[in-house]
Amino acid sequence: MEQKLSLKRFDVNKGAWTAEEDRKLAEVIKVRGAKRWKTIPTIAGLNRCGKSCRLRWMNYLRPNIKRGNISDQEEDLILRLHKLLGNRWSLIAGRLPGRTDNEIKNYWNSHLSKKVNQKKKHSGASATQGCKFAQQRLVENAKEQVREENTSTGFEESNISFDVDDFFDFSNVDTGNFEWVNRFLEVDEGFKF
DNA sequence: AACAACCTCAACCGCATCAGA
DNA sequence: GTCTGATGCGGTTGAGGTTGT
Repeated sequence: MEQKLSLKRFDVNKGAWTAEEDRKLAEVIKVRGAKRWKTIPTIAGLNRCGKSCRLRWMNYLRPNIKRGNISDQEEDLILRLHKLLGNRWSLIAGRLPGRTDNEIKNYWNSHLSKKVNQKKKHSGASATQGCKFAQQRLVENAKEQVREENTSTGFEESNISFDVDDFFDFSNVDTGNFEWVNRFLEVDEGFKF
């Protein structure tokens, strides 16, 4: 009996969220903010785990979420960013205001991956492969730059840790200026769309 | 109308990373 | 320095919807 009760206590809800659950979650987050996810379900009286609450908030309830069709411009940007960054969905989503990583990942898997594969078949040469070279070259150039700076400041070369996100400046994307994407892709003319 | 095949997307899972004690 | 809990990320799953036969 006791065992049954304790099992029941930890048996959390899974599956689709109800409108009532959404309302409770949004209410608590409004008051306490989107942090300490582990405590949120308890406070909200939800039979969910914190992780599930966080995901629901991030992908669905958060304000300024843009739902519905992905525009041609957005699609183009996703393609270009994916070419540049690979499956780094959160990074790509960060450059598309109002879109979530999950949404972009789903969109890629259901729409764009097919498109890209078809393109590959037609063009023969692997664009992804090409992009890897282009990206690698960019990274190498950047590393070289860091190395030069480090030798002048006396740092050890062996400890270079390079982060693409830190190095590339995405800040102008929010203003709708996608020119920078072309600039990077132009490193190798062959891999432009 | 009935069924199968396919597609979409919300949600889960496991692992990695970060931050604070 | 290391331990632990919280958070973030990408891959995967499965329910529900749509389309084709």
